[in-house]
Order: sequence, then structure tokens, then C-alpha cells
Amino acid sequence: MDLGQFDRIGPYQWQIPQSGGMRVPAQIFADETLLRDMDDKVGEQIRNVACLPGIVTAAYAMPDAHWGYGFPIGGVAAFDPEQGGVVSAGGVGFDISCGVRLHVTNLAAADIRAVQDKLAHELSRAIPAGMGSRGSIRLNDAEMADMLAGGAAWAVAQGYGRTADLARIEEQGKMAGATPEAVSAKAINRQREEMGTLGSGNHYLEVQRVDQLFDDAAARAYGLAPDQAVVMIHCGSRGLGHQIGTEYLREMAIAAPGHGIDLPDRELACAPITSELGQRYLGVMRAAINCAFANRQILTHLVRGVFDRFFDAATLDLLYDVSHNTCKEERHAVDGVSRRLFVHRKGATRAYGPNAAGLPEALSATGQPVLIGGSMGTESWVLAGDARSEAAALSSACHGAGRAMSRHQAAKLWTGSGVTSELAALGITVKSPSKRGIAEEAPGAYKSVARVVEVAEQAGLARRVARLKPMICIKG
DNA sequence: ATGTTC
Repeated sequence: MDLGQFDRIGPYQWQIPQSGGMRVPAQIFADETLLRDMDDKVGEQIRNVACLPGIVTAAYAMPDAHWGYGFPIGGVAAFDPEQGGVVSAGGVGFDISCGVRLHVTNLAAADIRAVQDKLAHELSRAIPAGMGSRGSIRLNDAEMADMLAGGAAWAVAQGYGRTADLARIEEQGKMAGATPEAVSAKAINRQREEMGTLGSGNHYLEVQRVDQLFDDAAARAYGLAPDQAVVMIHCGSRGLGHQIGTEYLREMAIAAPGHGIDLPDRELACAPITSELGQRYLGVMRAAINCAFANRQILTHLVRGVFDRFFDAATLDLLYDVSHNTCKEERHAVDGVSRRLFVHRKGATRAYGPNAAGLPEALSATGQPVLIGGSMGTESWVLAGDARSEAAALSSACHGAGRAMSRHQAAKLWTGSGVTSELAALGITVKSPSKRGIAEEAPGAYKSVARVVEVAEQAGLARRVARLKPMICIKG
């Protein structure tokens, strides 16, 4: 990235001043090295986002930002419906409500190590993974509609997991305002056999150990202790979300001129929040959020089933489940005035600070768990929402390491079996149906997640609580 | 991310 276009407005905050068609400034949270290593496309993309109607405060990019479809991955942008604000299918992304959930266990790393290979094998048998993988659940039209309206609450009512899990999911596991009846038959048919599947790409299920604590009080509140085993799931709304994204990107791009919107980039396809199309997208996007909640909830149930076969009285309590590809209606203070905004977070995690409305009581004093999925074989992180993040970036933080190179480049540099052996030497068992997938996800293809979260903390976006190291990784 | 190009 060319640094010449930026004003450094804080130790970890860089601003592109408003110019041309920009309605607000564009800002990136990074240190000089992370910023320099970012693709120039990230700057171009947040400048374009800053041109969209009704945007407030600024177009933001998180420390892990990289080039995405229209919006950068690691992008945050909020729009005011009363100021002509828009909702953008490209601002949410194809993998609607992709997110991370983390379970704390009553097991130690040594308990996992004693059965590591067998446990990895059984998890890989129980968790369908990979492109086009199918689960054992088949839903008819009425069941699909109930799932799309009820999310994880529907899943729990079907026997997948426990009522206590719901309090630990964003929106209590059920996104209000979903309109299953507006979801296309094609999207529904793609998802009919994909509930309880992991998908591919950077999605994974990992058994990890708590490697180091950075905030003892927050760790206690979250139930995390050194050397404890935890289970992280990273996945989204599978074929349904992708189909909805595809359909609405096309429809919004075609409809934009009719809404008086001059798109700086066709990939930023959007519609006014108050328009029929904008409202229809929000309804089906919320249905996809429920699909992702239900999918992750079923995966929790499947993992618990496997752990029950290996351990007496193993507990996998849900710490939290939070999405990083969404558009959510939230209230934020802008210049001291509370406004109703539609906040797009694409590859960015909501990061509510202490005492925020909507947090369960047990987490309120500490702040929302901000779950950061790292790259395969490196590390993942638990952060806590920081009150300073509200003013800095509308209560948002990073979501992962961020790719340092393309999948194509990575597949040329590594082989699946080579990466698997290298990780095995580090005590990490990787299971995947795709050798190419493992090569594409090689740890070296990602930025340093440790540096990303350190900068996120220094920038006031979230506070580091715990570093997690993988032991078993199930990849798509 | 994705029945890896309806």
C-alpha cells in the first residue's frame, strides 16, 4: 500500500481525507508494517465505500483487511436510513453470517493428547466437511421455513444442543425480522441437505488448548484457564447464503440507477434501506443469519456427541457465538447523538464493550467475547470488547489473520501432504477431504494473527484475553 | 465464501 495518501491521525489509525465523491473519510487501523503490506486495493475499496449514499462517520478497515468483493474483507461501514443510507449485498459478502463460536471444556490438553488421533478421526467422520458436503439432516419446506425463522432456537427445539446455549449466541441465536417466505426456492434447495456441515475454504473445527492468558480477570469471567481444552467452530450459512448473495448482488446492481445511485464499483451493488429491494434483502439476509446460527448449533451437538464417546462427563459449554459477515440495525452515538444505523461488518467482528445492551449478565462486566479465528496450525484468540471501540469503529474489531497471498499462489508454494506432515511434527492433527484445500490454507499464506490482535488492542478495538493453540484441525 | 462458471 502506498502510504502517501494517508494522514496518520493516531499511533495505529490512518485516514484518507474526504475528496472527490467521498461523503466521509476512510480510515484504516494498522501499524506501519501491516499498512504497507496491505494491497492497494484495500485503500481503493474503502474510498469507494466512503462514496456510498447515507454513510456516516467513516469507512473503516480493520488491521486484518484485505482485498474483497466490492468492500474489503475487514471492512466496517454504517448507513443512516433517514439520510438515504443503503444496504449492500457486497458489504455483507457471500458467506452471510459466517462466524466463530467457542466452547470451553472441563478437559485438559493432556486428556486430548491421550486420544488425539482417534478423536481427530471420529470428529472427521462426524462433521461433514468440504465443498458440497452433505449432512445427515434432510429438511422439507416447512422445516426449512421454521429453521430460517428460528435459527439456533429452532435447532435447540429439535434436540440439537441445550437451551442454555442460546444466551451465549448473538441475538440469543434467533435473528428477528427474517422473512423465510422471500428466500428463493433455489437458495432453499441448495441448503436442504447442508445443515450441520462445515463447508470449505478457511472454515474449520478445531480442538485447541489455552496457551497463554493476557487478562486473568477477563479469562476467569469467560471460564478460560491455562492448558484447558477448548473447541472452536468457524463456518457460515453454506449454499443458502451464497445463493442469496449471488441473487441480490445482481438485482441491486441492475436496480441501482433506478434508485438514483451511481456506483463507484459495480461490486458495491446496494439499495436504499427504505426501498422495497433493500427491505427484501434485509429480510432474506436475516433468514441466512438464522441458517448460520442453526448450522453452528447442529455442529456443536455433533461435537458433543463425539466427545461423549471419548470422555466421561465431558462438558462443552458455549462461551459465545459471533458473526463477522453481517449488516445489523444498531444504535450508535454520532457526534453525541444516538442514531439508528445499519452497520455492515464484512470480515469484522462486533465488539461490544462492558455493560453493552444485549450481552448476557455473566459477560456484561467484562465485555463481549471477540472470537478471532487464526490460520490453520498457528493460533486463534479470544479478545474482549473495549469501550473505546465504540468511538473508534462503531464497536467493531478484526476477525482473523487475513490472507497474505492468494489461494492460487499458496497452492503453488505448498502441498497438502507437506503441510500436514509439518503440522504433525508440531503436534497438530489435520483432517481434510481436500489436499489442495490444505495447501491453500498453509499457515504461511496468512499474515501474523498475533500482530493483528496486538494492533487491534493498541488501537482500542478490543483487549487480548487468551491465545489458543490448535491440537486437532478439521478442515473443509 | 461457492453444487470452485446458470
